[in-house]
Amino acid sequence: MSRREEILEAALESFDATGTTAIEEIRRRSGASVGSIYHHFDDREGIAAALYVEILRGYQAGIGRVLRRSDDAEEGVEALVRHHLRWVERNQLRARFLLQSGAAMRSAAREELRELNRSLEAALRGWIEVRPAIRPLPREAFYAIVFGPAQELSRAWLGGRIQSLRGHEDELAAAAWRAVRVS
Amino acid sequence: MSRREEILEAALESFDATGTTAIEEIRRRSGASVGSIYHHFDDREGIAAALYVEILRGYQAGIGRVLRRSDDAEEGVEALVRHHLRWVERNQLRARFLLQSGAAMRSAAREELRELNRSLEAALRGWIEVRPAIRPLPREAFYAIVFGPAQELSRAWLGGRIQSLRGHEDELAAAAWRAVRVS
Amino acid sequence: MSRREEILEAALESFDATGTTAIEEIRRRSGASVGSIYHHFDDREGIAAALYVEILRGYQAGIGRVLRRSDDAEEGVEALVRHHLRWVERNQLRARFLLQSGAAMRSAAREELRELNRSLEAALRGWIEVRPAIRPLPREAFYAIVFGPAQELSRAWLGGRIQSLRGHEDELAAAAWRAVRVS
Amino acid sequence: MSRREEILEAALESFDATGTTAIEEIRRRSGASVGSIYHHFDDREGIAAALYVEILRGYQAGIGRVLRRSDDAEEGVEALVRHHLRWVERNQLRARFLLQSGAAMRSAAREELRELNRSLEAALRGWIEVRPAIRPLPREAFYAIVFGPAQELSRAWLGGRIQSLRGHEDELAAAAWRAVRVS
DNA sequence: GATGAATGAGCATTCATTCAT
DNA sequence: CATGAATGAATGCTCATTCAT
Repeated sequence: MSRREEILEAALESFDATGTTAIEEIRRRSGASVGSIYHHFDDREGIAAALYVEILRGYQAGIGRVLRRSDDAEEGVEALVRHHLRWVERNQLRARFLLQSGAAMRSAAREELRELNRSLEAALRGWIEVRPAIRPLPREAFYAIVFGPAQELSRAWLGGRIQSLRGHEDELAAAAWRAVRVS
Repeated sequence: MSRREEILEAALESFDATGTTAIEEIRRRSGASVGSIYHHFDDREGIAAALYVEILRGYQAGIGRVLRRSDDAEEGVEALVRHHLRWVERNQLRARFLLQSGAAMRSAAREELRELNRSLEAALRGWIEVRPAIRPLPREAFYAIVFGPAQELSRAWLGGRIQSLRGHEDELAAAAWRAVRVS
Repeated sequence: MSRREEILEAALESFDATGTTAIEEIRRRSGASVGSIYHHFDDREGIAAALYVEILRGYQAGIGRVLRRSDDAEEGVEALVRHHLRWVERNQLRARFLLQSGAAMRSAAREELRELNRSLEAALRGWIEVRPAIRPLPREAFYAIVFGPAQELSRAWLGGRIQSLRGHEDELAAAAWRAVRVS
Repeated sequence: MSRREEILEAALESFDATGTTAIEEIRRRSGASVGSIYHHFDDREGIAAALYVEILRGYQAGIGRVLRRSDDAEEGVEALVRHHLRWVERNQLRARFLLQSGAAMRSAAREELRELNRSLEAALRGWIEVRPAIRPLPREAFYAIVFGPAQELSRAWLGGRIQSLRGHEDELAAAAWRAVRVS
């Protein structure tokens, strides 16, 4: 693992443990000196932005794979929901960072994030458009209806308010399909 | 407005403007001295906790009213979703505070929050149980399915990523009903 | 117990528990309001000064009684040492206050303290002068030689560094007499 | 002088001048920035603890030298008393710090202090044991009897209550010997 | 006599960032 | 590439004291 990666990893752990990414904390956890950290990143926000982008890229890559591998509309919608829940469960720290540092982020790395989101949205739209079994909905509404419940449940799980995520996979997947299918 | 209320109001504005509730900022906005602030609240977290509780209480009171006034299952579920979106739109500052400071909060005022949530959950469960048109679902799943999409859309709206909330009322309300009705 | 006494008592407990006499702490322990405390005393230092004077007066009264009741030189010197140790043991909180807040005190109540010390010194000098079995020593030296060991042991006991005070009574009393007797 | 030493020196002067070791005062006197101070020490208490340990080490080293160079029992006991008084007179600031911040200290650096005291006690005990001219006394009593008077006089001198320390050297030294010698 | 809200100076501490080596 | 000393603004909080009721 390169120094840069060690620092990002330490930032992630730091966020999980303390709720912030303080340089001093990152230093302690990564073993890198303060100077070294600043050699690899512009500033504190730069670390968070790089981490955010890296995590989001990984998450979205998974979504992309799901879309490409799903032919049937119902199967695909349900797979999206399941993938979300499984990803959160398998990437607890990353999920926490993504869900909880979202608002603060949008200033740095704005362009890179925009680009990432644009390409995912395009893929999603393309996949939906050619599947008439899916009710025509504005993009934002479709996104909220399909991912909102899983997202909400993920927050509850990350916050320790519920015990199991996988236990609700079936219900949420089925509900998402009922909500967006035609008829 | 009492000093205590002025301080809470200032904290809310401060959070909206700066993303945090810094004492100095609250002091400036409320006109109260530092000492006075600490006379009314234990510490910074105590202010946030009191504000959180007050806002949540108001939000949940609205939910309670919706339940009491809704007889028909479909009407009720849709009203819950509509109420959520309208409340967020009409209480933009309060909504932002509720949605963005949630994770940090759960340490202070824990007991009071637990109590609030317990009583709302009871009301919600009671309302659902006697309406067989609603699919039997675990409480957490039901909550996530009905409110998740509205919540996700609210976050997007508060973050400036979408322009209109009300414009999606009909779609989200209908989708929620499709997702939880028996049929 | 009058309000004034309750406040002094609370100040003593506060000093014992926290090492200082903070108004807020005194308020909590005494049940008196801040305003009431300031009604009875000029300021924070005034409370400490009044307490110091009251405690010192009690301690010195005991010394005076010992002198008056001791005829024999040896008996008297030993009784002084024993009285010191017993007083500390029976008045742990008061002793702690006397020994640990001494330096800070001398500004307030200066005159009253001077007077108290003057009259005790006079009594002590008078008692010594007419007892030729006691070696002629400068007042300060006599005082240090007789009370110094007991004082040092008291500090150690109050600080938790030794377990028993009474256990050393005989040794310290005898040592004091050997140190100041003629021949 | 290293930054660390400058800070300790400034803390000592600060304590002498104001009775406390306020960071702002240390900053002013040392020329170091706040950040630099906290770079070298954990917190305010850490500075005081380091200073206390350093001073105590110096004082005890002197006691150790006296023991090693004293063969005769009487000479040795008297030399201990004289050394104490001279050390206080020559190290006025350090003595004031040692005598007046003692109680507050024992929380930090506890282990280091314990070790220091242990080794001095061992040396003292060893020296006494092989000198039958010295009365067998419990360690605490011996310590209080020999050093107590000098300590008490030192406090009086540091507090400005008496003019001269050296003027009492002979009397206190002789009194200590009378108090602990066998016969 | 009593109450408690209000004040504001003062204090310890944190933290992002710079820079000489 | 790496190190760690140094900086100083910012921040949460304490505390003695005042004063209107």
